[in-house]
Amino acid sequence: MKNELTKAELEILRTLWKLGASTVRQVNDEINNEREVNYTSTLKLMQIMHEKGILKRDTSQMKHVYSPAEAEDKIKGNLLKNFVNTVYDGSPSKLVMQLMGGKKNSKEDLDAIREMLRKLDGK
Amino acid sequence: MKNELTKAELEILRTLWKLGASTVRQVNDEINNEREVNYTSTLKLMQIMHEKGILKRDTSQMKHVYSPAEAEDKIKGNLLKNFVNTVYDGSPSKLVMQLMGGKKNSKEDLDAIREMLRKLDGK
DNA sequence: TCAAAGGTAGGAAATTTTTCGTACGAAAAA
DNA sequence: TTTTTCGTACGAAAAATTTCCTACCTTTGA
Repeated sequence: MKNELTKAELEILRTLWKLGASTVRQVNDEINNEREVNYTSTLKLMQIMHEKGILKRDTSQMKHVYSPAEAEDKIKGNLLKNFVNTVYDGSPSKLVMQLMGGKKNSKEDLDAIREMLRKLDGK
Repeated sequence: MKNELTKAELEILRTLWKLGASTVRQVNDEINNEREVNYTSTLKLMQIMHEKGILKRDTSQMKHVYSPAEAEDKIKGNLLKNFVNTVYDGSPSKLVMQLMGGKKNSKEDLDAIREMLRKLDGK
């Protein structure tokens, strides 16, 4: 299974996470709240994602019901791992430091954070 | 300025972060340690990135010297912000919780982390 | 001096991703 | 029953991204 998602694929997943298992119609309607897309475009994309194994579907009814093939946490974990690898050289603590950047924290906070980061990188 | 980078653009930036300001030749050689790419492909991409304002360059010499137009921290900050928005619904603390997931932490650690997250989201 | 090596620029080809048109079957409504 | 609506499937068009070919200029060294 490949570990990368296109922008449009992520949009579909985000919608399914929001709505839960859904038909193409439901997903397309939701997306069209944000931007205009043709129904068959969404259909096609979800079919491709199914072929790729990103989505599973229930075809027992005429209106197929789609859902992510893997747990939300797992998918997000893969995305995060990939992001940390490509942007922060594989160091999660660098990412957290960037997140904390520009915030004023007490000495105790900083100590706690340092300790947390130590464990984080020691993964 | 647009806030998204393609995969190949990020690869160029990563290389420049690693090498510092460089010629196309230097960047291409470095990338070719990882995968095979034609020199003119790298050249073209860097020219496009220059047009887009992602890279600046010094053309006073024949061998143009390229470097990122903005600070590494700023670029990474934008990437991170975008990532948090699209994957973690704009909540940095959700991201950190995922990072910490699956790790065993003491009660004190957890308290410290909770406090940190509070500040993080209170941004 | 002049061939060889290495540089830039620009256009076009190739690939990947996204969108849509069309055909056709099933369900629902008239 | 017949027509209209709504669904899937499939192929191709369109758009975005990546790669490379060719032309031409400058520097280097034989």
